[in-house]
Amino acid sequence: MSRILVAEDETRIAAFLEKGLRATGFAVTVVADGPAACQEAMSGGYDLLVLDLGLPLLDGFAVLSRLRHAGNRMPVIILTARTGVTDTVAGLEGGADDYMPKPFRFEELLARIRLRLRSEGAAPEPTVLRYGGLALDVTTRRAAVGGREVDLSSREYSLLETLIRHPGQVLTREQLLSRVWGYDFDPGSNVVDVYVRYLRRKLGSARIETIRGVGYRLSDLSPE
Amino acid sequence: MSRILVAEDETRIAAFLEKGLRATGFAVTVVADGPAACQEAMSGGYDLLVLDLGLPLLDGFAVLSRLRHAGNRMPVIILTARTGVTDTVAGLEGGADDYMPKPFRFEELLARIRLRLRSEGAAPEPTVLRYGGLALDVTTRRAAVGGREVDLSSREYSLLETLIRHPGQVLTREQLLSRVWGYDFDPGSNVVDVYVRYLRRKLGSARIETIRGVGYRLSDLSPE
DNA sequence: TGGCCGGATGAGAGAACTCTCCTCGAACCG
DNA sequence: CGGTTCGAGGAGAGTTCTCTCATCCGGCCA
Repeated sequence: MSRILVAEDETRIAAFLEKGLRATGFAVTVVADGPAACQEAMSGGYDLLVLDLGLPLLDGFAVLSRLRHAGNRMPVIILTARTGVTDTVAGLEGGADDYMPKPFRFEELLARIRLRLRSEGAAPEPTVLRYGGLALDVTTRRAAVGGREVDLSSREYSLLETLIRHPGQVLTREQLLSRVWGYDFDPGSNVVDVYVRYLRRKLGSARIETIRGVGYRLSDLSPE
Repeated sequence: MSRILVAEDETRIAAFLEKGLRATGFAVTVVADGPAACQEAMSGGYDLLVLDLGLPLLDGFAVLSRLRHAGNRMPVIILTARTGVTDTVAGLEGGADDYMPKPFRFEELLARIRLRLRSEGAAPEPTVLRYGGLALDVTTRRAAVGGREVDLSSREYSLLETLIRHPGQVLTREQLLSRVWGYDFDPGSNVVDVYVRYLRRKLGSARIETIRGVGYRLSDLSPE
Protein backbone atom coordinates (compact mmCIF):
# COMPACT_ATOMS: atom_id res chain seq x y z
CA MET A 1 0.00 0.00 0.00
CA SER A 2 1.05 3.58 -0.41
CA ARG A 3 3.25 5.43 2.03
CA ILE A 4 2.08 8.78 3.29
CA LEU A 5 4.00 11.46 5.12
CA VAL A 6 1.96 13.67 7.45
CA ALA A 7 3.47 16.98 8.55
CA GLU A 8 1.26 18.37 11.29
CA ASP A 9 2.13 19.81 14.68
CA GLU A 10 -1.23 19.81 16.45
CA THR A 11 -1.07 16.46 18.15
CA ARG A 12 -4.80 15.93 18.20
CA ILE A 13 -5.09 16.31 14.47
CA ALA A 14 -1.90 14.42 13.80
CA ALA A 15 -3.19 11.48 15.83
CA PHE A 16 -6.53 11.65 14.07
CA LEU A 17 -4.84 11.55 10.68
CA GLU A 18 -2.43 8.82 11.61
CA LYS A 19 -5.11 6.56 13.01
CA GLY A 20 -7.50 7.10 10.16
CA LEU A 21 -4.97 6.68 7.40
CA ARG A 22 -3.45 3.63 9.00
CA ALA A 23 -6.88 2.03 9.39
CA THR A 24 -7.46 2.70 5.71
CA GLY A 25 -4.36 0.74 4.88
CA PHE A 26 -1.72 3.36 4.28
CA ALA A 27 1.73 3.34 5.79
CA VAL A 28 1.94 6.56 7.74
CA THR A 29 4.79 8.61 9.15
CA VAL A 30 4.16 11.76 11.14
CA VAL A 31 6.52 14.69 11.59
CA ALA A 32 5.77 17.81 13.61
CA ASP A 33 7.96 20.57 12.24
CA GLY A 34 9.17 22.03 8.99
CA PRO A 35 12.76 20.83 8.85
CA ALA A 36 11.76 17.28 9.69
CA ALA A 37 9.11 17.42 6.99
CA CYS A 38 11.70 18.52 4.46
CA GLN A 39 14.16 15.90 5.42
CA GLU A 40 11.66 13.03 5.36
CA ALA A 41 10.04 14.18 2.15
CA MET A 42 13.40 14.46 0.42
CA SER A 43 14.20 10.90 1.38
CA GLY A 44 11.92 9.80 -1.42
CA GLY A 45 10.28 7.11 0.63
CA TYR A 46 6.76 8.48 0.33
CA ASP A 47 4.05 8.55 -2.28
CA LEU A 48 2.25 11.59 -0.96
CA LEU A 49 2.65 14.41 1.55
CA VAL A 50 -0.09 15.85 3.73
CA LEU A 51 1.26 19.22 4.75
CA ASP A 52 -0.04 21.64 7.36
CA LEU A 53 0.77 25.27 6.68
CA GLY A 54 1.28 26.26 10.30
CA LEU A 55 4.35 24.19 11.02
CA PRO A 56 6.89 25.42 13.54
CA LEU A 57 10.44 26.41 12.57
CA LEU A 58 9.71 26.32 8.86
CA ASP A 59 6.17 26.83 7.60
CA GLY A 60 4.37 24.77 4.98
CA PHE A 61 5.00 27.22 2.17
CA ALA A 62 8.70 27.12 2.78
CA VAL A 63 8.68 23.34 2.93
CA LEU A 64 6.79 23.06 -0.31
CA SER A 65 8.95 25.59 -2.05
CA ARG A 66 12.13 23.83 -0.98
CA LEU A 67 10.77 20.52 -2.15
CA ARG A 68 9.88 21.90 -5.53
CA HIS A 69 13.15 23.70 -5.95
CA ALA A 70 14.92 20.49 -5.21
CA GLY A 71 13.00 18.97 -8.07
CA ASN A 72 10.73 16.85 -5.91
CA ARG A 73 7.39 16.38 -7.68
CA MET A 74 5.56 14.26 -5.17
CA PRO A 75 1.85 15.08 -4.78
CA VAL A 76 1.18 17.37 -1.84
CA ILE A 77 -2.11 18.05 -0.10
CA ILE A 78 -2.06 21.21 1.93
CA LEU A 79 -4.03 21.60 5.14
CA THR A 80 -4.98 25.17 5.84
CA ALA A 81 -6.89 26.86 8.64
CA ARG A 82 -10.06 28.24 7.21
CA THR A 83 -10.10 31.25 9.47
CA GLY A 84 -6.82 32.60 8.23
CA VAL A 85 -7.96 34.39 5.13
CA THR A 86 -4.60 34.86 3.55
CA ASP A 87 -3.58 31.28 4.07
CA THR A 88 -5.98 30.01 1.51
CA VAL A 89 -4.62 32.44 -1.05
CA ALA A 90 -1.68 30.31 -1.88
CA GLY A 91 -3.75 27.21 -1.33
CA LEU A 92 -6.05 27.52 -4.27
CA GLU A 93 -4.15 30.25 -6.06
CA GLY A 94 -0.70 28.88 -5.51
CA GLY A 95 -0.74 26.46 -8.38
CA ALA A 96 -0.83 22.81 -9.02
CA ASP A 97 -1.17 21.44 -5.53
CA ASP A 98 -4.23 20.31 -3.71
CA TYR A 99 -5.44 22.00 -0.61
CA MET A 100 -7.93 21.18 2.10
CA PRO A 101 -9.29 23.78 4.50
CA LYS A 102 -9.69 22.88 8.16
CA PRO A 103 -11.82 21.66 9.66
CA PHE A 104 -12.31 18.88 7.18
CA ARG A 105 -14.04 15.55 7.23
CA PHE A 106 -11.74 12.63 7.09
CA GLU A 107 -13.58 11.06 4.20
CA GLU A 108 -13.02 14.17 2.15
CA LEU A 109 -9.33 14.11 2.72
CA LEU A 110 -9.33 10.46 1.82
CA ALA A 111 -11.04 11.22 -1.44
CA ARG A 112 -8.36 13.75 -2.30
CA ILE A 113 -5.62 11.33 -1.41
CA ARG A 114 -7.14 8.62 -3.55
CA LEU A 115 -7.47 11.02 -6.43
CA ARG A 116 -3.85 12.07 -6.17
CA LEU A 117 -2.50 8.59 -5.89
CA ARG A 118 -4.62 7.40 -8.74
CA SER A 119 -3.32 10.05 -11.07
CA GLU A 120 0.16 8.86 -10.21
CA GLY A 121 -0.42 5.91 -12.44
CA ALA A 122 -1.87 3.46 -9.97
CA ALA A 123 -4.88 1.34 -10.78
CA PRO A 124 -7.94 3.52 -11.35
CA GLU A 125 -10.38 3.76 -8.49
CA PRO A 126 -13.63 2.00 -9.29
CA THR A 127 -16.52 4.40 -9.81
CA VAL A 128 -19.08 2.02 -8.33
CA LEU A 129 -18.60 0.28 -5.00
CA ARG A 130 -20.50 -2.98 -4.54
CA TYR A 131 -21.18 -5.21 -1.61
CA GLY A 132 -23.90 -7.68 -0.89
CA GLY A 133 -26.48 -6.31 -3.28
CA LEU A 134 -25.60 -2.73 -2.53
CA ALA A 135 -24.18 -0.45 -5.17
CA LEU A 136 -22.74 2.97 -4.43
CA ASP A 137 -21.78 5.37 -7.18
CA VAL A 138 -18.96 7.53 -5.86
CA THR A 139 -19.15 10.13 -8.60
CA THR A 140 -22.82 10.97 -8.30
CA ARG A 141 -23.13 9.93 -4.66
CA ARG A 142 -26.14 7.79 -5.38
CA ALA A 143 -26.98 4.35 -4.15
CA ALA A 144 -29.02 1.35 -5.22
CA VAL A 145 -30.19 -1.67 -3.25
CA GLY A 146 -30.91 -4.72 -5.30
CA GLY A 147 -31.53 -2.54 -8.32
CA ARG A 148 -33.78 -0.07 -6.61
CA GLU A 149 -32.47 3.47 -6.75
CA VAL A 150 -32.32 5.14 -3.34
CA ASP A 151 -32.01 8.81 -2.46
CA LEU A 152 -29.45 9.55 0.21
CA SER A 153 -28.62 12.80 1.91
CA SER A 154 -25.02 13.87 1.98
CA ARG A 155 -24.42 12.53 5.48
CA GLU A 156 -26.20 9.29 4.80
CA TYR A 157 -24.12 8.73 1.71
CA SER A 158 -20.91 9.48 3.50
CA LEU A 159 -21.70 7.05 6.28
CA LEU A 160 -22.65 4.33 3.87
CA GLU A 161 -19.53 4.87 1.81
CA THR A 162 -17.41 4.51 4.90
CA LEU A 163 -19.15 1.26 5.79
CA ILE A 164 -18.92 -0.16 2.31
CA ARG A 165 -15.24 0.61 2.09
CA HIS A 166 -14.69 -1.76 4.99
CA PRO A 167 -16.92 -4.62 3.95
CA GLY A 168 -17.68 -7.12 6.65
CA GLN A 169 -15.57 -5.24 9.14
CA VAL A 170 -16.96 -3.83 12.36
CA LEU A 171 -16.55 -0.08 12.74
CA THR A 172 -16.96 1.55 16.12
CA ARG A 173 -19.03 4.64 16.68
CA GLU A 174 -15.88 6.60 17.32
CA GLN A 175 -14.37 5.52 14.03
CA LEU A 176 -17.50 6.40 12.15
CA LEU A 177 -17.90 9.66 14.01
CA SER A 178 -14.39 10.82 13.29
CA ARG A 179 -14.44 9.68 9.69
CA VAL A 180 -17.81 10.96 8.65
CA TRP A 181 -18.32 13.86 11.04
CA GLY A 182 -14.79 15.02 11.67
CA TYR A 183 -12.26 15.12 14.42
CA ASP A 184 -13.81 17.87 16.50
CA PHE A 185 -17.22 16.37 16.93
CA ASP A 186 -18.81 15.71 20.32
CA PRO A 187 -17.91 12.12 21.21
CA GLY A 188 -21.00 11.78 23.39
CA SER A 189 -23.39 12.34 20.53
CA ASN A 190 -25.59 9.58 19.18
CA VAL A 191 -25.69 10.90 15.64
CA VAL A 192 -24.19 7.72 14.37
CA ASP A 193 -27.07 5.68 15.79
CA VAL A 194 -29.56 8.05 14.28
CA TYR A 195 -28.00 7.94 10.86
CA VAL A 196 -27.68 4.18 10.96
CA ARG A 197 -31.38 4.17 11.54
CA TYR A 198 -31.97 6.44 8.56
CA LEU A 199 -29.92 4.15 6.38
CA ARG A 200 -31.73 1.09 7.64
CA ARG A 201 -35.04 2.67 6.81
CA LYS A 202 -33.89 3.27 3.27
CA LEU A 203 -31.85 0.14 2.63
CA GLY A 204 -33.73 -2.40 4.68
CA SER A 205 -32.89 -2.98 8.31
CA ALA A 206 -30.96 -6.19 7.79
CA ARG A 207 -28.26 -4.49 5.74
CA ILE A 208 -26.51 -3.02 8.74
CA GLU A 209 -25.72 -5.31 11.63
CA THR A 210 -25.32 -4.10 15.18
CA ILE A 211 -22.48 -5.64 17.13
CA ARG A 212 -23.52 -4.98 20.65
CA GLY A 213 -20.97 -3.07 22.66
CA VAL A 214 -18.74 -2.62 19.62
CA GLY A 215 -20.25 -0.92 16.63
CA TYR A 216 -21.80 -1.53 13.23
CA ARG A 217 -21.03 -3.63 10.22
CA LEU A 218 -22.38 -4.00 6.72
CA SER A 219 -23.76 -7.47 6.18
CA ASP A 220 -23.36 -9.15 2.85
CA LEU A 221 -26.89 -10.17 2.05
CA SER A 222 -27.13 -11.40 -1.45
CA PRO A 223 -29.42 -9.32 -3.63
CA GLU A 224 -33.03 -9.76 -2.59
CA MET B 1 -12.82 17.50 -29.73
CA SER B 2 -14.43 14.22 -28.93
CA ARG B 3 -17.24 12.71 -30.92
CA ILE B 4 -20.31 11.55 -29.06
CA LEU B 5 -23.14 9.36 -30.22
CA VAL B 6 -26.51 9.95 -28.58
CA ALA B 7 -29.16 7.23 -28.84
CA GLU B 8 -32.40 8.70 -27.56
CA ASP B 9 -35.90 8.62 -29.01
CA GLU B 10 -37.67 11.28 -27.00
CA THR B 11 -37.13 14.27 -29.23
CA ARG B 12 -37.26 16.78 -26.43
CA ILE B 13 -34.46 15.11 -24.55
CA ALA B 14 -32.50 14.34 -27.67
CA ALA B 15 -32.59 17.98 -28.66
CA PHE B 16 -31.62 19.03 -25.19
CA LEU B 17 -28.62 16.72 -25.24
CA GLU B 18 -27.56 17.63 -28.72
CA LYS B 19 -27.68 21.35 -28.07
CA GLY B 20 -25.93 21.13 -24.75
CA LEU B 21 -23.17 18.80 -25.87
CA ARG B 22 -22.56 20.74 -29.02
CA ALA B 23 -22.32 23.99 -27.08
CA THR B 24 -19.77 22.30 -24.85
CA GLY B 25 -17.66 21.56 -27.85
CA PHE B 26 -18.40 17.96 -28.66
CA ALA B 27 -19.24 16.63 -32.08
CA VAL B 28 -22.68 15.07 -31.66
CA THR B 29 -24.69 12.60 -33.69
CA VAL B 30 -28.19 11.60 -32.66
CA VAL B 31 -29.99 8.39 -33.51
CA ALA B 32 -33.50 7.48 -32.40
CA ASP B 33 -33.74 3.72 -32.47
CA GLY B 34 -31.80 0.63 -31.51
CA PRO B 35 -30.64 -0.66 -34.89
CA ALA B 36 -29.39 2.77 -35.91
CA ALA B 37 -27.54 3.04 -32.62
CA CYS B 38 -25.85 -0.28 -33.24
CA GLN B 39 -24.88 0.58 -36.74
CA GLU B 40 -23.44 3.96 -35.88
CA ALA B 41 -21.67 2.73 -32.80
CA MET B 42 -20.08 -0.12 -34.73
CA SER B 43 -18.74 2.34 -37.25
CA GLY B 44 -16.06 3.22 -34.75
CA GLY B 45 -16.35 6.91 -35.36
CA TYR B 46 -17.26 7.82 -31.80
CA ASP B 47 -15.46 8.22 -28.51
CA LEU B 48 -18.48 7.67 -26.31
CA LEU B 49 -22.08 6.53 -26.46
CA VAL B 50 -24.96 8.02 -24.50
CA LEU B 51 -27.59 5.32 -24.58
CA ASP B 52 -31.24 5.48 -23.56
CA LEU B 53 -32.67 2.18 -22.40
CA GLY B 54 -36.12 2.73 -23.84
CA LEU B 55 -35.20 2.72 -27.51
CA PRO B 56 -37.71 1.47 -30.09
CA LEU B 57 -37.12 -1.66 -32.17
CA LEU B 58 -34.13 -2.74 -30.10
CA ASP B 59 -33.74 -1.62 -26.52
CA GLY B 60 -30.64 -0.26 -24.88
CA PHE B 61 -29.69 -3.52 -23.22
CA ALA B 62 -29.74 -5.31 -26.51
CA VAL B 63 -27.71 -2.59 -28.17
CA LEU B 64 -25.11 -2.69 -25.45
CA SER B 65 -24.91 -6.43 -25.43
CA ARG B 66 -24.46 -6.56 -29.20
CA LEU B 67 -21.74 -3.96 -29.02
CA ARG B 68 -19.87 -5.83 -26.35
CA HIS B 69 -20.23 -9.14 -28.06
CA ALA B 70 -18.81 -7.60 -31.16
CA GLY B 71 -15.80 -6.64 -29.10
CA ASN B 72 -16.57 -2.95 -29.01
CA ARG B 73 -15.23 -1.46 -25.79
CA MET B 74 -16.24 2.15 -26.19
CA PRO B 75 -17.42 3.86 -22.99
CA VAL B 76 -21.19 3.87 -22.65
CA ILE B 77 -23.32 6.01 -20.39
CA ILE B 78 -26.78 4.64 -19.92
CA LEU B 79 -29.83 6.84 -19.45
CA THR B 80 -32.55 5.18 -17.45
CA ALA B 81 -35.98 6.26 -16.31
CA ARG B 82 -35.92 6.53 -12.56
CA THR B 83 -39.51 5.41 -12.17
CA GLY B 84 -38.91 2.06 -13.77
CA VAL B 85 -37.55 0.15 -10.82
CA THR B 86 -36.18 -2.79 -12.68
CA ASP B 87 -34.43 -0.65 -15.24
CA THR B 88 -31.85 0.52 -12.79
CA VAL B 89 -31.00 -3.02 -11.85
CA ALA B 90 -28.83 -3.58 -14.81
CA GLY B 91 -27.73 0.03 -14.65
CA LEU B 92 -25.78 -0.09 -11.45
CA GLU B 93 -25.66 -3.84 -11.10
CA GLY B 94 -24.93 -4.63 -14.68
CA GLY B 95 -21.23 -4.10 -14.52
CA ALA B 96 -18.65 -1.79 -15.87
CA ASP B 97 -20.79 0.80 -17.56
CA ASP B 98 -21.93 4.10 -16.27
CA TYR B 99 -25.54 4.93 -15.83
CA MET B 100 -27.52 8.07 -15.24
CA PRO B 101 -31.11 8.04 -14.00
CA LYS B 102 -33.61 10.45 -15.52
CA PRO B 103 -34.33 13.15 -14.90
CA PHE B 104 -30.77 14.32 -14.69
CA ARG B 105 -29.07 17.67 -14.69
CA PHE B 106 -27.05 18.35 -17.73
CA GLU B 107 -23.98 19.30 -15.74
CA GLU B 108 -24.04 15.92 -14.06
CA LEU B 109 -24.08 14.08 -17.32
CA LEU B 110 -21.26 16.27 -18.49
CA ALA B 111 -19.21 15.34 -15.46
CA ARG B 112 -19.70 11.65 -16.23
CA ILE B 113 -18.75 12.15 -19.84
CA ARG B 114 -15.60 14.02 -18.88
CA LEU B 115 -14.69 11.28 -16.46
CA ARG B 116 -15.14 8.60 -19.07
CA LEU B 117 -13.22 10.38 -21.74
CA ARG B 118 -10.44 11.20 -19.35
CA SER B 119 -9.97 7.62 -18.32
CA GLU B 120 -9.60 6.82 -21.99
CA GLY B 121 -6.13 8.23 -21.85
CA ALA B 122 -6.87 11.81 -22.75
CA ALA B 123 -5.33 14.71 -20.87
CA PRO B 124 -6.44 14.70 -17.25
CA GLU B 125 -9.14 17.15 -16.33
CA PRO B 126 -7.81 19.94 -14.14
CA THR B 127 -9.06 19.74 -10.57
CA VAL B 128 -9.13 23.50 -10.13
CA LEU B 129 -10.79 25.83 -12.60
CA ARG B 130 -9.51 29.40 -12.64
CA TYR B 131 -10.69 32.57 -14.24
CA GLY B 132 -10.12 36.19 -13.40
CA GLY B 133 -9.21 35.72 -9.76
CA LEU B 134 -11.80 33.01 -9.23
CA ALA B 135 -10.79 29.49 -8.32
CA LEU B 136 -13.22 26.57 -8.33
CA ASP B 137 -12.28 23.19 -6.98
CA VAL B 138 -14.30 20.60 -8.83
CA THR B 139 -13.57 17.73 -6.48
CA THR B 140 -14.67 19.40 -3.25
CA ARG B 141 -17.07 21.85 -4.91
CA ARG B 142 -15.55 24.76 -3.10
CA ALA B 143 -14.65 28.17 -4.40
CA ALA B 144 -12.27 31.00 -3.62
CA VAL B 145 -12.26 34.62 -4.76
CA GLY B 146 -8.91 36.31 -4.69
CA GLY B 147 -7.76 33.89 -2.03
CA ARG B 148 -10.78 34.17 0.18
CA GLU B 149 -12.57 30.87 0.71
CA VAL B 150 -16.29 31.03 -0.07
CA ASP B 151 -19.04 28.62 0.90
CA LEU B 152 -21.40 27.77 -1.91
CA SER B 153 -24.57 25.77 -1.84
CA SER B 154 -24.92 22.97 -4.33
CA ARG B 155 -26.93 25.03 -6.77
CA GLU B 156 -24.69 28.02 -6.47
CA TYR B 157 -21.67 25.90 -7.16
CA SER B 158 -23.24 24.27 -10.15
CA LEU B 159 -24.19 27.60 -11.64
CA LEU B 160 -20.75 29.05 -11.10
CA GLU B 161 -19.08 26.00 -12.58
CA THR B 162 -21.20 26.32 -15.68
CA LEU B 163 -20.25 29.97 -16.02
CA ILE B 164 -16.55 29.39 -15.42
CA ARG B 165 -16.45 26.62 -18.00
CA HIS B 166 -17.42 29.16 -20.61
CA PRO B 167 -15.16 32.03 -19.64
CA GLY B 168 -16.04 35.35 -21.19
CA GLN B 169 -18.94 33.85 -23.06
CA VAL B 170 -22.50 35.01 -22.61
CA LEU B 171 -24.90 32.30 -21.48
CA THR B 172 -28.63 32.80 -21.78
CA ARG B 173 -31.04 32.09 -18.99
CA GLU B 174 -32.37 29.19 -20.95
CA GLN B 175 -28.93 27.67 -21.32
CA LEU B 176 -28.20 28.09 -17.65
CA LEU B 177 -31.62 26.82 -16.67
CA SER B 178 -31.35 23.68 -18.74
CA ARG B 179 -27.76 23.02 -17.75
CA VAL B 180 -28.00 23.61 -14.06
CA TRP B 181 -31.64 22.88 -13.33
CA GLY B 182 -32.47 20.29 -15.97
CA TYR B 183 -34.51 20.00 -19.07
CA ASP B 184 -37.93 19.83 -17.52
CA PHE B 185 -37.77 23.00 -15.52
CA ASP B 186 -40.33 25.79 -15.83
CA PRO B 187 -38.90 28.14 -18.46
CA GLY B 188 -40.81 31.07 -16.96
CA SER B 189 -39.00 30.88 -13.68
CA ASN B 190 -36.55 33.50 -12.54
CA VAL B 191 -34.40 31.16 -10.48
CA VAL B 192 -31.40 31.98 -12.57
CA ASP B 193 -31.68 35.65 -11.69
CA VAL B 194 -32.04 34.81 -8.04
CA TYR B 195 -29.02 32.56 -7.99
CA VAL B 196 -26.94 35.03 -9.91
CA ARG B 197 -27.77 37.42 -7.15
CA TYR B 198 -26.68 34.93 -4.50
CA LEU B 199 -23.41 34.43 -6.30
CA ARG B 200 -22.85 38.15 -6.66
CA ARG B 201 -23.41 38.62 -2.98
CA LYS B 202 -20.74 36.04 -2.23
CA LEU B 203 -18.24 36.77 -4.98
CA GLY B 204 -18.67 40.49 -5.38
CA SER B 205 -21.21 41.95 -7.75
CA ALA B 206 -18.77 42.86 -10.49
CA ARG B 207 -17.81 39.24 -11.12
CA ILE B 208 -20.93 38.47 -13.10
CA GLU B 209 -21.92 40.80 -15.89
CA THR B 210 -25.47 41.20 -17.08
CA ILE B 211 -25.93 41.44 -20.82
CA ARG B 212 -29.32 43.01 -21.07
CA GLY B 213 -31.79 41.02 -23.11
CA VAL B 214 -29.31 38.19 -23.52
CA GLY B 215 -27.97 36.64 -20.37
CA TYR B 216 -24.99 36.54 -18.05
CA ARG B 217 -21.25 36.34 -18.40
CA LEU B 218 -18.31 35.91 -16.07
CA SER B 219 -16.04 38.92 -16.27
CA ASP B 220 -12.32 38.47 -16.00
CA LEU B 221 -11.44 40.90 -13.27
CA SER B 222 -7.89 40.46 -12.20
CA PRO B 223 -7.53 39.35 -8.58
CA GLU B 224 -8.56 42.15 -6.24
C1' DT C 1 -36.12 -12.99 37.85
C1' DG C 2 -35.05 -8.26 38.27
C1' DG C 3 -32.35 -4.57 37.14
C1' DC C 4 -29.02 -2.36 34.19
C1' DC C 5 -27.03 -0.89 30.03
C1' DG C 6 -26.66 -0.27 25.17
C1' DG C 7 -29.15 0.52 21.31
C1' DA C 8 -33.62 1.72 18.72
C1' DT C 9 -36.98 4.89 17.94
C1' DG C 10 -39.91 9.07 17.96
C1' DA C 11 -40.31 13.86 18.12
C1' DG C 12 -38.89 18.04 17.07
C1' DA C 13 -35.79 22.39 16.96
C1' DG C 14 -32.90 25.05 14.11
C1' DA C 15 -30.57 25.91 10.05
C1' DA C 16 -29.76 25.76 5.25
C1' DC C 17 -31.52 25.45 0.80
C1' DT C 18 -34.40 26.11 -3.08
C1' DC C 19 -37.73 28.39 -5.26
C1' DT C 20 -41.74 31.79 -5.96
C1' DC C 21 -43.74 36.13 -5.84
C1' DC C 22 -43.83 40.94 -5.74
C1' DT C 23 -41.98 45.54 -6.08
C1' DC C 24 -38.61 48.96 -7.41
C1' DG C 25 -35.42 51.00 -10.48
C1' DA C 26 -32.99 51.55 -14.57
C1' DA C 27 -32.25 50.88 -19.40
C1' DC C 28 -34.15 51.22 -23.77
C1' DC C 29 -37.30 52.55 -27.45
C1' DG C 30 -40.74 55.07 -29.61
C1' DC D 1 -39.94 62.66 -22.71
C1' DG D 2 -43.02 58.95 -21.39
C1' DG D 3 -43.99 54.27 -21.47
C1' DT D 4 -42.48 49.65 -21.54
C1' DT D 5 -39.54 46.00 -20.64
C1' DC D 6 -36.00 43.71 -18.15
C1' DG D 7 -33.29 42.81 -14.33
C1' DA D 8 -32.25 43.65 -9.21
C1' DG D 9 -33.54 42.99 -4.88
C1' DG D 10 -36.47 41.85 -0.71
C1' DA D 11 -39.32 38.80 1.60
C1' DG D 12 -40.90 34.64 2.72
C1' DA D 13 -42.99 29.74 2.21
C1' DG D 14 -42.05 24.99 1.94
C1' DT D 15 -38.80 21.43 2.17
C1' DT D 16 -34.87 18.92 3.47
C1' DC D 17 -31.12 18.14 6.37
C1' DT D 18 -28.74 17.69 10.56
C1' DC D 19 -28.54 17.02 15.08
C1' DT D 20 -30.30 16.67 20.08
C1' DC D 21 -33.03 14.85 23.50
C1' DA D 22 -36.08 11.80 25.84
C1' DT D 23 -38.17 7.54 26.00
C1' DC D 24 -38.71 2.70 25.02
C1' DC D 25 -37.12 -1.99 24.34
C1' DG D 26 -34.46 -5.99 24.63
C1' DG D 27 -30.39 -8.48 25.76
C1' DC D 28 -27.33 -9.58 29.41
C1' DC D 29 -25.67 -10.37 33.96
C1' DA D 30 -26.01 -10.80 38.98
